[in-house]
Amino acid sequence: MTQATFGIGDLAREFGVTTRAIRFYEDQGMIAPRREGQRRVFQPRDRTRLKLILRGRRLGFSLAEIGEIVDLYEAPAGEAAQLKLLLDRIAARRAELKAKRRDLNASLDDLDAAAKNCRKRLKEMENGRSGKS
DNA sequence: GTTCTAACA
DNA sequence: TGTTAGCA
Repeated sequence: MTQATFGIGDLAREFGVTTRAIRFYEDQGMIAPRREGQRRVFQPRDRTRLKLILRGRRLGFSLAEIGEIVDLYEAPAGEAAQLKLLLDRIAARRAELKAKRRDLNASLDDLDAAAKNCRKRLKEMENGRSGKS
């Protein structure tokens, strides 16, 4: 069975990060594990947040940005006004990510073009020519 | 052995 | 963030 709680070492091993990094994220207010005396006790939800944090890191977001984004996933406060505000923020974030995706696709295309150019020159060299005139 | 805080590279 | 020190 999937355990109900985790120690900092468990999560560090599972996600391949140092315990130091996890404590750092806590200092930054991105996760708030329960305490048992001084020991940190992580609930499944903390584990999920950590997973989101690491994904954000892979996407190149600053820790501050990741903190804002992760908060968007958390349960809303309940007030209609707050829910609407949250929707606005989510929409804004989605727009940013889509823009980022477009840039990624453009970069991918550029790299593809560069690779094709390399192959072309390579073929020319193999044919005994010097490439460009 | 493991986790904790704090401070320094 | 990594590392290290001194505790519990």
